[in-house]
Formats: sequence, C-alpha cells, structure tokens
Amino acid sequence: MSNTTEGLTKPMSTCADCGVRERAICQSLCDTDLDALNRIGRRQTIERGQTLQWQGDDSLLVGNVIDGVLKLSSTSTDGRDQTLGIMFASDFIGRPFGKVTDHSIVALTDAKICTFPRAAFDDFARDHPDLEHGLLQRTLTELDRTRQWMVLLGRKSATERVSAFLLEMADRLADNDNDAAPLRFALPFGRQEIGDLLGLTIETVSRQITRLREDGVIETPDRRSIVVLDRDALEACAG
Amino acid sequence: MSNTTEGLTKPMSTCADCGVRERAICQSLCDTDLDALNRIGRRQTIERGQTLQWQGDDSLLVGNVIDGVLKLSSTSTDGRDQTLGIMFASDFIGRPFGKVTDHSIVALTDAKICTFPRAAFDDFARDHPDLEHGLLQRTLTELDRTRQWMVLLGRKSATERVSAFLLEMADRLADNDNDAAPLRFALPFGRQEIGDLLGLTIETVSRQITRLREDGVIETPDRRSIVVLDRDALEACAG
DNA sequence: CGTATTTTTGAACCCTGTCAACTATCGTGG
DNA sequence: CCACGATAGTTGACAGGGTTCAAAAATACG
Repeated sequence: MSNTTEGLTKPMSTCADCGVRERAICQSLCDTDLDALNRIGRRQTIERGQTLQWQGDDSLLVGNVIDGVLKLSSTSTDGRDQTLGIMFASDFIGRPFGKVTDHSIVALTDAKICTFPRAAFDDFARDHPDLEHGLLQRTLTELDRTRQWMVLLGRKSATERVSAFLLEMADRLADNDNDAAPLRFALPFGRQEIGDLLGLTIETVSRQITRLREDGVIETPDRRSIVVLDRDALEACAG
Repeated sequence: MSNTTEGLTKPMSTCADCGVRERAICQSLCDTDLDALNRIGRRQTIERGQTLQWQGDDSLLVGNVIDGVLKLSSTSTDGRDQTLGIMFASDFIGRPFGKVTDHSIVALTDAKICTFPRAAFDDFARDHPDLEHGLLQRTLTELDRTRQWMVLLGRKSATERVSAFLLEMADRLADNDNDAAPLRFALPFGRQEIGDLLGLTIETVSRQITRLREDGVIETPDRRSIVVLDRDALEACAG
C-alpha cells in the first residue's frame, strides 16, 4: 500500500512505516494496542556522542532503537570506563520496572529511537502479557550475551579479546551477500571505545589490530573499516 | 494451621511449607495456580559438587533454589573457567524459553531445589502473566548484577576484586543481628572458586587475602570463614 | 597417623598498562 | 587547494601486576 496521506504530517510518526516494526518488542501487538502504545511514545533523533541517560539517574525513559548504534557504559569514580553492551536497531533500551539505571546510554552514531516514559510503559506492559513476554525473551537473550562477555573479560588474553570482538562485529555488521567475498564492515567504534568494550587500553587494542594486519588476517582500509581476509585464522586467535 | 495429614506422606512436598514460598517467583500465584504448578514440579536434593546442568546441554530443567548455593559457570575448550553467577535460596535457575543453556549449573553446597521440566514450565508461565512478570523482574535484576560484575572483571585490580567480593559476600551471607559486631561469615567457596568468580588465579586470590589479613582488615579463623574487622578499609580497597 | 587435598609462599617471567613521542587523518578556514 | 590545528591512532621503552611453575605448609580425611 502506498501512503495516501502524504503531506498530512502527524506530530508523531506512525508505527506502520517503522523500520523495526517486525523485529522490536512491538511485534506482538495488534494494531489497536500498537496505536495505544504509540500514543504514549515519541520518536526522537539523537546525535553521535550524545548521552541519552546518565549513570545513576532516575530511570525515566525506555524505548526501542530504530536506527543507529548505542552503547551502555559504566564509569567508576576514578574515570575507568567499561562498556556493558551495544544496542542496535530493534533492541530495547532502558530499565523498565526499576527506579534507577546504573549505566549511561550513549549514541555511538546518529540514531533514531522511539521512547516512552518509563512509568507509562510499565503500566502498559503490565496490561499486555504478550509484550511482557517479548521483553522477557529479549532480557534473557541479553543476559546470555552478557554472560558470554564475562568469559571474555575474565579469562581471555588481549589477542583473544580483539579477535572475538572482530568476529562478533563481522556477524552483526557485515553485509555478507556473498559468502566467498571477504567480510567487510565499518565499525561504529573508535579505538578507545573498543578498549572500553574489551577491558583493554587503547594502546593494546591498537597493537593487536596492527599485529592481525601484519599477519595477513585482516586489512584496515581506513580507521574504522575492517576486512577479514582469513576468518579461520581469526577464529583460531579468538580461542 | 498445623499439618493434620501427618503420616500420609505425599510423593511431592507441598508448597505450603516451602521456605522460599514468599520470596521465589511463586509468590505471585494464588493457591489454585500454585497447586497446578506444583503438580508439574518436583523437589530434589543435590550434593555439593554435583552438576545439575552441563554447559551446552539442552535446556530441560528450570526451577527455584530452596536451600543451598549454586554457581553458573562457563568452561572454555582449554579448561579456563569463569563463574557467571551465584544463586542462593529463592533464586530462579535455568533458561526458560530457550533450547540450550550455555553454562553449567553446579552445587557449591548441598542444596534443595524445586525443578520443572522446561517445556511444561514455559507453557504454564505463558498462561500466568503475573508469574512471567516476576520472572522478568528477576531477570532484569540479574542482568543489572551481571553488568556490575563486568566492571569488576574488565577494569578492577586484584585487590579491588577480592575486596569487592568480600563486601558482597558480607552483605549476602552475614547474619548481622548486631550492627556493632564484626561481620562474620562462612564462604561457600574454596580459593579456586573465588578465582573463577573474579577472573584471577588461585595464587593471586590467596595473596590478596593474606595481605588483607596482614593489614588487619580481615581475619580468617578457618579456611572458609571471614571476619571483617574494618569495613571502611575494605570499602576503600574495593575502589 | 599417614595420605590426599587445599592453601600458602617463593621466584622468574611475561603480558599489559603507562608514559611519551611520533604519525596519520579529519575538519576548517584562508 | 593547501595550510593549519585538532583529534585519533600508532609505536617505542619501560615498569609492574598477575600468571606460571615449583615446592612447602596447613588442613581434611580415612
């Protein structure tokens, strides 16, 4: 169906044309419920580098990532930073059913998100078991992923961490229309951000990437691009 | 009410006398629903050291911890072990709504648990939104806790890790009937298990504990007991 | 009381962090 | 289009915290 109401711009975008309509938690809702949810939310764009939510702040917002990449991060009093997770399109962000969020949410790229006041969302979710079920599924998956990351942080060497990181990014970011072609992707991270993610310093990350390049495992066409030349070798490095 | 059917032992214990009845996810269920849930579950005891679920196995069981302490752990191919979480009485274990569990569940002490076949539990939960809500709350809390632990694994020194660990155990295990009295508790862990939890070797853990004792921050009456003499100092060490 | 297990202690080593300097890249304005 | 400064990334030297390997000490267990 083409959009016949073109020109009649509404204050809030409709869910119908939402890029993540079929993948975000909203997928479980019928049109009526979706409309009701839409009425308590709003779309917003945030710029790269902008902080959506500060660590320790009251949890006032939750929402869906429509486009772009965000990170969750925790900074200790002395300035050490640890990234806790990366959120992509269709992922759910924020802490429902809780007063505070003890991590920051920062945009790594320009991003589009669809946000809801937490209290209103909580109420809505309580009335819609299918939505809560979707949220539970997502939370369980995120917990699985986070636990996997703990193994990396607790037990892996710098080489293993960087290799595992590149492999995960290859899976999540590469547009592998062709299996035979070398994996190529643009990281939404600078070196420091990779370090924060892997629990390493920027220098160590840089050295590991240099070494992988010198060994012919990857290429780095520009600062943020990676081409995986030898996936097997990379997997071997990831342990 | 006293138990008037004493002697008529049923094959399955009732929920009425369950020690975690008010704290586990079952708390949201009315008597009728509780009875229905009870009918698909069973109580079992497991011995210290026993593995309830192996990493990579099909997720066939979920359940509540009634008594004792269990750990979730992940072992990489080369034998390195990382503990992913510690489960106490009233905690929920297992991976509902998913085919596999990619961590092991091991009893650190003799334990009592109340288990359900996963598929049957999943179905039951889908029909009981309040139960799913409780499960969601728990999962969100566990995710918060796990993310906090990531900071420890990614960014903290050995001293900070051991101190933070002892403080958390003090909060979870000490029977502090008296605020002024020094915190005292018995760890359900050996040194190796502490290492697996903190991403350190057994030797490093041992040295850190020795140092804390020499500095007069703690005492170690026996292998597994800890007395916190100077909580402020311990908090300072934890960063 | 002897053996197995756990914990502690010691010494050498090495990976990663730290500090510093250098290089490359990006963006801006002349 | 180039010059310039600002930002990001790389490289080198060095030190230190934690691991590794080895052995002794303490504790648990039969």
